[in-house]
Amino acid sequence: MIIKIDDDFDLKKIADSGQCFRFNECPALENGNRRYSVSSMDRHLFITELSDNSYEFDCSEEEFNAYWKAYFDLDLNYREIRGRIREEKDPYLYLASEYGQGIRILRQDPFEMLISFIISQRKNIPAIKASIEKLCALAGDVIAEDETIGKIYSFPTPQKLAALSMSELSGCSLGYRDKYVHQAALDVVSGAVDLKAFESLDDEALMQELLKLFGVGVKVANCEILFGYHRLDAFPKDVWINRVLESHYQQGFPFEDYAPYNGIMQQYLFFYSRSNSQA
DNA sequence: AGGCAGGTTCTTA
DNA sequence: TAAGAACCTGCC
Repeated sequence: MIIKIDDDFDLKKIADSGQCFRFNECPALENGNRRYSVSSMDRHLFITELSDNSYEFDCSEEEFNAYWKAYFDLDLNYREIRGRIREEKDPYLYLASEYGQGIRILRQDPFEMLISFIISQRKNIPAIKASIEKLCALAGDVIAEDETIGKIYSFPTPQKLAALSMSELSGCSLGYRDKYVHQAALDVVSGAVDLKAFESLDDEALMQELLKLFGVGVKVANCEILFGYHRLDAFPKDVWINRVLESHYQQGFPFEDYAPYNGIMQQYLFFYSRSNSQA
């Protein structure tokens, strides 16, 4: 189906924003339009950018309304939230938000996010993607196939992941994180960790539960809260954000100005700081 | 070649 | 309770 999206919506920036690891730009099409491959749990979607803020979603209207609309958080007005940033009061965030216009916080699956961010520690984004790709090929099912990018696999279910041997996990370049991934999968399968039930917890209680998991510290827990549970006020602090806070917010970041959307501001700051130093 | 990358755990005082 | 070392792996 083809849909016009007037709110902030930039697939390239979302793909590069570091919140998702199975969202990639495809090789260029003959007509020059950009095309993206998006995978989430056992679903897959191609999106082609057309002109005039229009997009072709390679799915039925039913599936779009049932899943992808919420996945892209299309019921929330990001332009309005971005508009709350005052240039006079917070010039650095203003700059970052102009640069990151189009970023949205996706509604992703708690289990996929938990495993993904456990893997992410002390890894760069290409390495994270490579590990997750191997994991999906090993324990996922084929959910799509494409001439240009080959087979696309689902994210492993907790059961499939828990069934992998340590040597199979090691083959996914997890390094010392293999035991964390294994234990997290076991905990979810056994019911010791009930990710669904965690939805009813408040932010603080959710944090405390996540910190009980082996291999999950404050940063990974915050990523899970923001990206896995879509609690938009969570503010993960990684090395990039810490550099920004040190150099531009020595008096502290004004969380009270942006609640309950500090997580969106975090994404602008993260995306801006990374693109600056990568150039 | 040695350091570092979206941190966390383990050890030590 | 808090700082410091160790940790897999891949890539400059």
